[in-house]
Amino acid sequence: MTLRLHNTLTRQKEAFVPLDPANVRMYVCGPTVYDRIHIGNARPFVVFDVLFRLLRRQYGAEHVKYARNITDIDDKINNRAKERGIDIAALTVDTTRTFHEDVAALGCLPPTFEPRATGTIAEMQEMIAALIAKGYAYEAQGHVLFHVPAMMERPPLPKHVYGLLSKKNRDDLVAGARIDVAPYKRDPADFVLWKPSTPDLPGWESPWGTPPGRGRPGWHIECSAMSRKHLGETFDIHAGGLDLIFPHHENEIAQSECCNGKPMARYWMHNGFIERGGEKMAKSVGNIDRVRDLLDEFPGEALRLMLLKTHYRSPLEFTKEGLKEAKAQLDHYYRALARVPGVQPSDGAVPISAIGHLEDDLNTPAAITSLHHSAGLALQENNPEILQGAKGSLVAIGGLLGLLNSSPDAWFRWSPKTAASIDEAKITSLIDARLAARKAKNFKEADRIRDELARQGVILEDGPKGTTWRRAG
RNA sequence: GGCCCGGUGGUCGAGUGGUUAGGCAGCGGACUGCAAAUCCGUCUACGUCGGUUCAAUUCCGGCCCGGGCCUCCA
Repeated sequence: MTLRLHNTLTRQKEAFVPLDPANVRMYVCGPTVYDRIHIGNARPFVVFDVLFRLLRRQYGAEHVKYARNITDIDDKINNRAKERGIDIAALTVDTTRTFHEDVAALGCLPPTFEPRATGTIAEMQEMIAALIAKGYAYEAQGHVLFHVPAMMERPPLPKHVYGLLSKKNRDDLVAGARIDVAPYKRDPADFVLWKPSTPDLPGWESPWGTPPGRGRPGWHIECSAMSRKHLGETFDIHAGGLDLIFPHHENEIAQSECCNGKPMARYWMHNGFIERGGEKMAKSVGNIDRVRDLLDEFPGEALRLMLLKTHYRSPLEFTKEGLKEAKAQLDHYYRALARVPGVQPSDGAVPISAIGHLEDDLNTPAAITSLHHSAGLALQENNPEILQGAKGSLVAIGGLLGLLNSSPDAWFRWSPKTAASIDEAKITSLIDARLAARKAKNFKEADRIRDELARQGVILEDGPKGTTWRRAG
């Protein structure tokens, strides 16, 4: 079976064939670093991390180039810094650091390239100048704007008119426009490539404006410049959230293709929203849950599994119940792992069925079924060889999904930040006391101790090899 | 208004033109001093109205409902 991916350009699953048969290049739109990410923001980073892992497995780790940008120049950043009375650079550096913490906790591998917008200004200016030279952009009142009608009249490639990705035509957009059109726009659909900057805002010397002066880039041009710099004029996969299809990705295509005269990306992938209360999770709606806050209550792997239990293109209703379920499911898997010590990920093969499911447009929910199957086998089987194989499979699928990276011991000793903490020495001594009571058939006392530990978030399990304990999630 | 995407059993959630998804919860049982964990059994659905077909939850069309984009947004 070969990899098939849903392409937003055609709204169909297509066989994935990279431009260069031996090397794959993918780009995922990264965060604008003005605030910590919420679980909805995290979804694309996790699902496309699974794609990254799958591609690395198939093409070899060194043959997959993955770029994920950091947008560190933006009006939201400027406003937030002003509100908080802090330096813009301090805000972006700090938010970038916490972003890295959050995605690492979610088990995401670092991308090959992580360009910052402020480190790519020269490349943006170069593209803007080329667009002006080719007649696709114009200067007005210190701004440089992309002229949508120019692309309609002179498509850079056959049929590559504006609206290719979002299936919107210019007239629909103008008719449905909900905001006032800036007076300097020649056409209501035109969008900003470069805008003037005031002395109190970040800016870079530019040839534009009368007289020429400091300015800063529009949002869309960043990704066009960063992807071209690291992945080339045409690359394989461009991914992000559903809400980026329009205008962001549509505009990226317009800029990049008019500038380069080549297709930008061959496969466009978009993940569905996380919802809360039946509505899209968004800062503007006010129904967000920050990753940082959730990590106080649940291990990162539980968040990751929760995200992967739903297919990436479907909407996902976020609930704490769902997270608890994911945590309990992982408890089950770690129990299976605990039965066979010393098995390495390389000892097992990923079951063919799990690969097949992932190759079918990242069907993670179906792949997780294999995880459950292997765990069940590992828990029941007594034949050492089958047992090893089952555990090997479990770890191998887990590795592909970015799960089961912990040791069972560490996993079961994890406790929420909010929980009362009782130290391990105390736990052990109470278990010994209970054991003595049980030996003396004083079950009332034994149960009292067990209840006491339960109140402190410690659950006991009496087994043939003695009593073990774990912290309740 | 235009354009997209969905509606699956108590719940979450895959998938398929004719054969069991799976998980969780529930119920019954085994195990246990009692639990916990584990195991066995059990619960059978595809919004609605038509059409195509020998056969549709699966394909086509209408309708209803929900979500999204058209403005910043993962």
